[in-house]
Amino acid sequence: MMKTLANQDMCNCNVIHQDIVDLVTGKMPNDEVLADVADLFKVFGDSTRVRILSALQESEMCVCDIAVLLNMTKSSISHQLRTLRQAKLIKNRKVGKVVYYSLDDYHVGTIFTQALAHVGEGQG
Amino acid sequence: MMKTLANQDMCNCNVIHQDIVDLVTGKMPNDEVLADVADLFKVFGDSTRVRILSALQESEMCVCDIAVLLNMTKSSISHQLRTLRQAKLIKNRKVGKVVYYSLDDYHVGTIFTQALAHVGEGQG
DNA sequence: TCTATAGTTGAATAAATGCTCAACTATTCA
DNA sequence: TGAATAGTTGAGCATTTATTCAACTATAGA
Repeated sequence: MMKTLANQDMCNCNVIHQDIVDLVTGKMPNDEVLADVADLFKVFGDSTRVRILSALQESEMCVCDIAVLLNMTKSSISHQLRTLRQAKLIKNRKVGKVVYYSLDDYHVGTIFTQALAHVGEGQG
Repeated sequence: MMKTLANQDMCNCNVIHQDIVDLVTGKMPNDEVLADVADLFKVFGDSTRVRILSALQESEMCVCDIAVLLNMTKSSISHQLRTLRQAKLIKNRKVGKVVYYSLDDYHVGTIFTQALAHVGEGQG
């Protein structure tokens, strides 16, 4: 309708397959959901955070352990842990001065496994 | 050993649980693989690319269709399609002037499903 | 051959982001 | 009470990156 016409102006081209555009428009999740999905992947899209998640898949760890393991400063690790916590991918518990972090989502493992499979395919 | 001591200097703290650090070090995939994983997620970590992938899950589409669907310019869509193609997530075929894009990896669906599940959890 | 359209590409700009540094809190131990 | 250590936090800097713009290629049709 009007919206589609506006889109055609925007993309500077004629609609090649209006039927397909309409079909897909009806089936796609709404933009807000897809933006949330992108934000989630953004959290996974950093090698430091990926290494942290990979480590926590093996064992609960404190900030200092992670910093030693990844050979990085406590500060940078703490910043990234905050990002992961806000994304609800990890949780923490405090014992004295020590804060222990662990995974907080059962989807993480699955997503990780699929990603490794995709990456691994390029080597076969 | 030496490396661990260096790490301790780096992180400016004592190793709290050396046994756990050693255990996790032995079990984690190497950094190169994890960097590849992060790079893959980086591709997923943009709302425009997520919307393109979501659309292609429903149907093969040409550049113009996608541009109309997402209300964006052909140029920006083409740039993002290039990124997705380089990540081997989509493929294309050319018919006359028209280039059709479609998914090129069966992991995409699974990764997507898990991500939607994670995002959806926050609403329940 | 000439025109129109689908799509690609490179440079430039603006926004997002990861690490560093310094200062801070909280808890333990003497 | 005071020192030491685990961890957090905000500002600043440097890098990355998504979109725009203009120019370009390739194909179809007259």
